[in-house]
Amino acid sequence: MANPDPQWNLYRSFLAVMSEGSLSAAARELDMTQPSLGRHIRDLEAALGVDLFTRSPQGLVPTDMAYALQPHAQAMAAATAALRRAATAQDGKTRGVVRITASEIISVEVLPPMLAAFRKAQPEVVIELSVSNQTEDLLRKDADIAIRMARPTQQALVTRHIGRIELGAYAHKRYLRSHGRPETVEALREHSLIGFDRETPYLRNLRPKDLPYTRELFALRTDNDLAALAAIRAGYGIGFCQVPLAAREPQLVRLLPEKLALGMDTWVVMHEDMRRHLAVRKLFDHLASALIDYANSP
Amino acid sequence: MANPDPQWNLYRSFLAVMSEGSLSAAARELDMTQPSLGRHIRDLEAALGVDLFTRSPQGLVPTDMAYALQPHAQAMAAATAALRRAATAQDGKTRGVVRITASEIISVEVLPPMLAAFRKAQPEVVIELSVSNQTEDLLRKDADIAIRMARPTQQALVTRHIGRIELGAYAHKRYLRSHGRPETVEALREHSLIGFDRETPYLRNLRPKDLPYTRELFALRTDNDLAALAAIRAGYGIGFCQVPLAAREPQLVRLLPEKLALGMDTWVVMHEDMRRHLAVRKLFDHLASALIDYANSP
DNA sequence: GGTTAGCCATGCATATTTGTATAGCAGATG
DNA sequence: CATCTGCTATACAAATATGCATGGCTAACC
Repeated sequence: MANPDPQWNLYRSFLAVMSEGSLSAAARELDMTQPSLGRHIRDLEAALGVDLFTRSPQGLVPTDMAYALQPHAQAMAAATAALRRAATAQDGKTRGVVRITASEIISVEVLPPMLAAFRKAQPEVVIELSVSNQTEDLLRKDADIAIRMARPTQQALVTRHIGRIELGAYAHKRYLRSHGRPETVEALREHSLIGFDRETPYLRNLRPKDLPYTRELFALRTDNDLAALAAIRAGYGIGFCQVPLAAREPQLVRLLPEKLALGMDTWVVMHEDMRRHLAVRKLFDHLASALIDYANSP
Repeated sequence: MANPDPQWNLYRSFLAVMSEGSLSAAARELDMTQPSLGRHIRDLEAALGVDLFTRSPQGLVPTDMAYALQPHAQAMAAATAALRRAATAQDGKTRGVVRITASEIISVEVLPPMLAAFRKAQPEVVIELSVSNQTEDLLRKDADIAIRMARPTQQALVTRHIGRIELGAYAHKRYLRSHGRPETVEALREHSLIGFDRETPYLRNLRPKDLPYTRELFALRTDNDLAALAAIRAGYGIGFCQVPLAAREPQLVRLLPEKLALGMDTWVVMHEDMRRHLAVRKLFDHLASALIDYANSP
């Protein structure tokens, strides 16, 4: 009869073999030896009653079952990381490790001064910043605090509404000097537009249906928001940019502000399991108020 | 220097001590001995650099830190359980263990025939039914499939919209014979109403603001939906009940159907990590179509 | 107040797990 | 074609974790 509850260590070994591709590499990763890992995998297969790998001289090849089980083991690993971060807290003191996730634009253009100010006030807090445009991190405890453009509905999450961050169409003065300034929406068709490469459902929801803003019209297509912003700054053409962000740069000019205006509703979110972590709570409050100022700044 | 990544087994021991309250009880639970558990806790405290328990002759008293870390360890445990369920799948065959969570009413009054039909068609599938009115189970992998009255927004979840399950006001014929039948909403005030004990945000959203449906008016107050339904059947008075459910019982009479009608939007949800589990997928499909039939049945 | 039942800590023998060393195999390289 | 490098599997010795027995403590109960 297969053991119904394998030692949790076996899952850690399994995950390492999945990520590293071989027993030997996993052994290096975990500071163990290849024979031990081999026995772990054998024991786990016996306990679960399942084949996880087919052995080969090049390494272990995961079976379909192994791929199916991997995300669960990853969830375990994320939980251990979250637990260890939580253990860095100290009651009464604002110290420890806090992990944030945010989009590229926010992480690069908006957060740095906010984090610097927090760090100055709380020099004992270490911040981990996970830059990712994917939104599914928080539930799996891949981060403690997230900045989101979608309303979170899960009860396990503590949320604060930032408001709408406005988006507008911008171009660099240099570009406008040589190409002229469009005075109507239709005139945009004659310009070098900067836009997305692949349209995501989120983007489709964001833009009004009547705008001439489709892939075919773009003279620069990229899904990397930082690259798009850099292209605007470089005078490549006209693209969308967060209004409070562009407001800092006098060289960027907003075009047709009445016609071309979008808004991204924004939230700061934290996992309720981290409510007792004083550093997380304080950074949450700090980010919320700083982002509210940012959203209303122009 | 504290070890940054304790053995995962230590977390399992920690969780057992938290739930059982003492090293000795945890040892019985895990089929180990008290000295081993004691050493595990000591090692974990050393690795995390944190005090987890204060020793006492009555057992171990968790520190605040231990309470803060517990939910993360529970998340790990939930992940192991999900992984083991996933390992019961077999490619090509519809077999294994599937865990469902649903509300009490759905679990007791609606699901049983659906599950029985599925079981008949798929005799190799074992079903675990977790009856709970809380909605936060699926993210933490406490279940594979959930039936929800709130729109799930997480990308990690696979969802299917069932539609609106209608709610109406009902009374037993016996009650109406002796107390008469209310012909206006206002007339309800003279009747024995059955309703909630404590109002939740969900309930507050559900009911229209103009209904005379507040705690003070109720002649039977309970938050247990099954007890409320049983009271309606017993002729205690008038209460809300799912229309397709009441339709099966000729003794129950709907009152003021135009005035008193609510709807609960309903979804079937499953975790994407379980997509490869054939039994989960099939049960998901089965429940979705059966529940759609149910919602539209009256 | 003695007795019982629960708990944790410690010393010591045992059992289990781990690491070391080695053999064998497949593929890349000169 | 010999050589080198990567990998896994196995036998055996060393290290480690476990269980057992015991002692000491508190609280409850007769």
